[in-house]
Amino acid sequence: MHSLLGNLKLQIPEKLFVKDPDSSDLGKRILTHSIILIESLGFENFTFKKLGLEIGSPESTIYRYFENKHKLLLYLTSWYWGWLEYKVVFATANVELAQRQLENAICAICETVKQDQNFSHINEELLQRIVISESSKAFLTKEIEQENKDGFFKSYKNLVERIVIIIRTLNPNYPHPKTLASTLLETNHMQKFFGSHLPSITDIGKDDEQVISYFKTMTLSMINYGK
Amino acid sequence: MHSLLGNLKLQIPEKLFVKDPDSSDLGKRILTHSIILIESLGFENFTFKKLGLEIGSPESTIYRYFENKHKLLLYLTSWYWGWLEYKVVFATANVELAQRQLENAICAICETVKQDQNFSHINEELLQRIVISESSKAFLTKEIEQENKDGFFKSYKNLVERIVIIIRTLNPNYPHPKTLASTLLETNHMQKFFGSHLPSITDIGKDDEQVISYFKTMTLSMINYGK
DNA sequence: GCATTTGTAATAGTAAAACTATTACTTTTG
DNA sequence: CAAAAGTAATAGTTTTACTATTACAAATGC
Repeated sequence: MHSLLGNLKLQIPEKLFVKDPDSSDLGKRILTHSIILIESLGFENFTFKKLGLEIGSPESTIYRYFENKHKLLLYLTSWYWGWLEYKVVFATANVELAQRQLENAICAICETVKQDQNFSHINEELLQRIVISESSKAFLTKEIEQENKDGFFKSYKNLVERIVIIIRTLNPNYPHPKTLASTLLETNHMQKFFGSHLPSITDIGKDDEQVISYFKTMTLSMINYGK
Repeated sequence: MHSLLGNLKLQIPEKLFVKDPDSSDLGKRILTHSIILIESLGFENFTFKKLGLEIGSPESTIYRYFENKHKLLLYLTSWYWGWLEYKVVFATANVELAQRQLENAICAICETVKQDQNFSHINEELLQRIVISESSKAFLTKEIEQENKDGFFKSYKNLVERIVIIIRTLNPNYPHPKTLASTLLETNHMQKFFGSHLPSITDIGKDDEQVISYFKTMTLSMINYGK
């Protein structure tokens, strides 16, 4: 995808930040370097102190933008899901055949990211690795119900809804479109993680084509099963 | 399942503990109460200090059994996967038809646990809830490669292998048996978690029958697709 | 039978992480 | 150009995760 859309800005739930990091240079530096640091250290080992050191500011400054590192992770994952929804919309626009739409959506979801020039301070390639390894930690908490009420998972739910619409077009009687859509998103990441770190429990290697063909078979065989 | 098997002891990777918690009363109390506490507080809020308070021992005593809370979580999840493998083996024993074996395995995997009397100091019902909400945190770390070498994920891999064998019996040419098996295990938990906490992204409610029928359709339609 | 070793647990720490209060400086705006 | 608002640095506190040391009890050896 080229930078046709210029300065596109993604909508992120307001309560996720104290001050919008997209509104200042320092905020953008925080985003850029938090992605680099979380990807390299892992979320557990990542601290605001280390981030402050990286950008040459004290940790207290980072607290001006994000209440804690959990909300920063929620911000980054929300950004990713919003960006992926935009990719899916783009990949399915002007496509007549619903089956073709689904195939294109699967490709958009599963393809390993290369730098997207539309958002220059966000490295989407690194961000995708973070989402694969860390995003589930953002919702597997005791606070999920409250955070859901606060709209923290809106981006994810929007993306699921997009895929559900395509599935419903293909077969309005298929009973589990939401389960299939959320499974698609989660399984894609999980299998990529296993492929990289626990290869003995997956058949999928580093190549995107394998996951894509697995999901095309899965979705189509399930949606049309007993139709 | 009744207590036909008496004092069955599950094999847990040795390096996961400093002293075998199954070898003393105190060790068993640590297991019992860590399950209760992790389930009620969530893994992030769980500390050895709180556990010590619960069992009336100082936290240092718990370090005699487990190096840190991460290894305790790995111990508990290993125990769970070992126990589930034993349930799967039990459910598929003496079943002739491979398709029937797979169906029984799916039921054993997906059914919500009620207390199993074979292991009196472990509350399997609570432990299953822990595995649903917390188990992925045990492998989504930067240390996964080393921990895999140390055998920490042996129980999980054994269980995947059991399911793979059944799938291969059904269709030796199916190209993704491992992916299907690990997806089955992970998706089961994920969909149950979504059903409880983010119901808008799943069609599955609190009833086990729905997940079970989803998986039976999924596995059978995929395994036989284009056969 | 008593000394030695081994097992077990309590006290009292340390280091780092997570987060906050206060102050100072800088920019905006009425 | 003064008041208000925005921004960042210093210097904290509290909590968590983990450790070193000591004390006591049980088992073992000669």
